[in-house]
Amino acid sequence: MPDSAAESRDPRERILLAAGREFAERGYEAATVRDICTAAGANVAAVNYYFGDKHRLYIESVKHAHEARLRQVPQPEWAPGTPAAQKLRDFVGSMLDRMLGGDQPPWQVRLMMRELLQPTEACRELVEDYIRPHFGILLGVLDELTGSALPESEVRRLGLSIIGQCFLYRAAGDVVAMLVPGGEIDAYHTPQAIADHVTRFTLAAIGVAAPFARPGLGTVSALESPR
Amino acid sequence: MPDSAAESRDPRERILLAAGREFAERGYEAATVRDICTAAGANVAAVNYYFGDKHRLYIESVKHAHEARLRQVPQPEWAPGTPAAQKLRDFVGSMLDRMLGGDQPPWQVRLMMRELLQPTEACRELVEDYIRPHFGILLGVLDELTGSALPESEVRRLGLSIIGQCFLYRAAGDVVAMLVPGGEIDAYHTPQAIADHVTRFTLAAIGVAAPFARPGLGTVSALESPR
DNA sequence: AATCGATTGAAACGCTTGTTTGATTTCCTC
DNA sequence: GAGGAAATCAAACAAGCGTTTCAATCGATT
Repeated sequence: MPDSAAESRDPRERILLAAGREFAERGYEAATVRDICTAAGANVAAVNYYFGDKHRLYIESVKHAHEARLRQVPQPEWAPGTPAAQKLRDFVGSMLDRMLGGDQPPWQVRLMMRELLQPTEACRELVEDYIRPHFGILLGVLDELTGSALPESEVRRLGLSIIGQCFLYRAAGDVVAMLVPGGEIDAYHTPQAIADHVTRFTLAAIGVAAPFARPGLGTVSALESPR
Repeated sequence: MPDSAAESRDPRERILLAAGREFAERGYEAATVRDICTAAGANVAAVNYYFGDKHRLYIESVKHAHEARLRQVPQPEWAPGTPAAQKLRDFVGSMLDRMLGGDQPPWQVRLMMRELLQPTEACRELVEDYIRPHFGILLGVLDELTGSALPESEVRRLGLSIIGQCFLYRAAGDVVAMLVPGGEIDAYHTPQAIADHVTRFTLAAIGVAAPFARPGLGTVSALESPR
């Protein structure tokens, strides 16, 4: 058990940890206060004693997971002069590592993913404290990469394109695994390999790296870029 | 009520419909047999009479939604000679329309999305009958677009990049709306606008359309495409 | 050692859940 | 129109849920 060593002597902390894992695995409705308390080695009454009710326990456990995650995965920082393309690769790599990394994705990510997919009250806080700053960094890199030639709205769409590519593997990873032949999933769909692909794809779209295929099909003018 | 006109006189059908909506909205655990039956105008016992238990009702309702969706959104077909770039735009557009389209996304899509994000038994069937064929069409278009110059594994990754970009708006739409300034979400993030962006982004990455920004920053060689 | 608030514990509460029952109604067949 | 299977209904069931209760225990302070 990866986290059990860090299991605090403080019962409040223990419950928070067990709750996070349980909520992440089963979802809010299916997770039961009794199971959480059993896993935490606490009495059922402890939840109401420390948190009031199940709902507030949920909110707290999301915040707790989020803070723990922020602590162990600091935002990327670069030495001045680092090429923007390198920054992009680093950013995508660390995002994918955070999402898919390690042996299996930690329960904190699962829990946060649930919030993103079906937001509750805890979501806004999550976005403001965790998502938006990261997104801001990405936008900065993209702005640098495009030589500040694009309007902000366009840069944002580029950013969402990048995040979307990574997000798919995390949110719908099981389906992706079904769509890709068995052997390939290990060889071509590691966090590293995906990061390489997403980076290359994006740099090519921006025009900083070579495109995937050379034109010359005669279809170039068939669809002008909108506007 | 959009579907109420199609509400069959057959109670089995009515329950299936109400169940789909309820499961889509609340999820399996939170949806209750009583609510479903009330919405369907049926007695609680009807569920067990027609389906045995809640779990089998769920399976059936997923299949039912999936079949209904297949019926109303046929796979795209193109006249011979249609430019591949146009096909890509059509494909992306129809996928986004299916995901986000209409006034609000239909409950069938929500239900299927739940299956994708946290697969149950119904998922494999869903992938084989619904997702994989569509994915195959996309791969065909991409293969055509790249002049069959890329290995299949590479084409698949391109396909996943495209789907990921669209998927984000559907699965994490609420978060996207938080990250984008209020006015912009209506102007730049309609299904049409997103389709245009994703298509342009992809075509640029492949090298069939102009990149988003001209190079010349001196960072081109900073990160060669992997391998 | 006594005191008192903070914490824990076993048990029960009230409610909702999925499911079953058995009587009643409906609808078709002969 | 009588007979009988199919379908519907109100009511109840047992089990599980979140929550509460209140007595027992702990731990620091006096």
